[in-house]
Amino acid sequence: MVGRLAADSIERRSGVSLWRQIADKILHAIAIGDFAENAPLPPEVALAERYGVNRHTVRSAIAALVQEGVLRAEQGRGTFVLSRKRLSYPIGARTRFSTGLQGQTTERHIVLLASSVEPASQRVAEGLGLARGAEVIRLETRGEADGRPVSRAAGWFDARRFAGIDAAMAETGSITASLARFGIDDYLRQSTVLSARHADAADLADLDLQPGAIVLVTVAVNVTPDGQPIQFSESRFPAERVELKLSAL
Amino acid sequence: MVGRLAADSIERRSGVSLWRQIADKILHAIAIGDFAENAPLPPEVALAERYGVNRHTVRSAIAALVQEGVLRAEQGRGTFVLSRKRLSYPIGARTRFSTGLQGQTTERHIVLLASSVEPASQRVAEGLGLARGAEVIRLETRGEADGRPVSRAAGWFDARRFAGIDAAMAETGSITASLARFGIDDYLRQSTVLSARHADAADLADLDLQPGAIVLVTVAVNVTPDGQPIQFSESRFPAERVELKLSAL
DNA sequence: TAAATTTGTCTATTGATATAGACAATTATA
DNA sequence: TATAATTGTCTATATCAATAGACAAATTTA
Repeated sequence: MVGRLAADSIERRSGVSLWRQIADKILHAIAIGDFAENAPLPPEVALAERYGVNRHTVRSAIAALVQEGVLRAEQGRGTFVLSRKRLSYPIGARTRFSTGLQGQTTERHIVLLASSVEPASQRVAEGLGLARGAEVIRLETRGEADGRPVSRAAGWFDARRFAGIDAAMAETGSITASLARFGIDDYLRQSTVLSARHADAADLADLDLQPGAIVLVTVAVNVTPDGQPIQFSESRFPAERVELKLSAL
Repeated sequence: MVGRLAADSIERRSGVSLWRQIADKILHAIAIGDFAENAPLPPEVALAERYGVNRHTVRSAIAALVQEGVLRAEQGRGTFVLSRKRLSYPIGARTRFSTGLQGQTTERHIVLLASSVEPASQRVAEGLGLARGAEVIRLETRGEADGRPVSRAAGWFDARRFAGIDAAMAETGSITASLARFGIDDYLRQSTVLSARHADAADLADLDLQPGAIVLVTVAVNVTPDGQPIQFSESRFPAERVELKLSAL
């Protein structure tokens, strides 16, 4: 065998501090089950040796995760994993927020943060099959499950066809229910483009993240069963709390 | 309209240095067409004001992107955008490396970096429907397009059924061609789970990334048309060079 | 109870990060 | 050919990040 396996290695002088990198590693270790929930983490000295850094650096990483609510440190006893598992958000032909998280969460809902009417940008117009500058309604929403933010989305709709969808959304708290009021009883995911980046200040505030966090970004178009585009959306998911499970589209 | 749009804001004391955050912002701005290709970036003083940092901090960000091959700085003239567009890697029922990037690239191939026979870990065994500890062949590969690394993957195969696939892979440079030698003339993507994280040291080396970069991670299972699992894989894509386009699975 | 284990706090030192200002070098423009 | 605009280099300073060591405080274990 040639080659080497990805070691528990870190990068110095990277623009990302060591404590942040180690916090990421601990999160990852929890996510893949390396560190069990409600169990103690290895002691700080062991972690320091494992990652090849000073104990104080490990302490900075742990402090950040305690701040995030992932760990709890108890003097004399140890540091314990609190974190719930990463949610698995299904993306498929019929991608729906609420139904997708059933079974993994006891409660979930969408909050309408803001809405506005605006001229369609180039990409929105293309996605919806409208002329550039045509009036569209934008809904800014946040998805929450068991009290934690799990998504932050902007959705655009043809303003002529869906006038009043903002009010419907505020009332029902559901895209699916709101569309039903306009005679849309079914819709399909036509396309999804996926990328990732660092969370910006808006993401940090909206998703209750710590600086340095990563967000998954999806840009999607939903259509009626006969192919008419009805919704263009861009969603952000906190990578530390959500993974995307791609099923049959 | 309530709410605010994502501003050009940055986070201090975040564990991610300002120059890295600004480099990310510039990359993003290029990706969404804010800064056109082959056109000059705004001058350093303008960027510094725009992002609310010192000119030298902007210079650090630009230096990193010059190092990455995204920008070219010319004294007295300006700093220019070189970057090729982000590749759009399709993921669907028949996900194939080479065909997926046709049209976007002139050349692409897979390099076999290493191979080994090993006992199946828990997740590999589950994915392939084998007993834990059963012998599997692991292929470590890198996908390259137009001379740039675009993916880094580990694939696992049942060692009994696919003995010699490592040699076939080394010879053909294609998973599809290698599987064909074992009578597999078609295979389908059964499941894909997607996440994102910071690149670790191995990713940086393998994908020629700068520290602080983000990688998209997919964990997938391929099956024969009648549902037999044949390949379990974990792939990493550099988020700054690749986006994933989900098509009909 | 005593010893061992583990987290918490403090001081000190070094290097990386970020700001600030001045000026040189190169190129485009009036 | 000046002048302006822009990137490149240098010095200096303050703060953050990381290492190092010592010891306190709390808890568990022998």
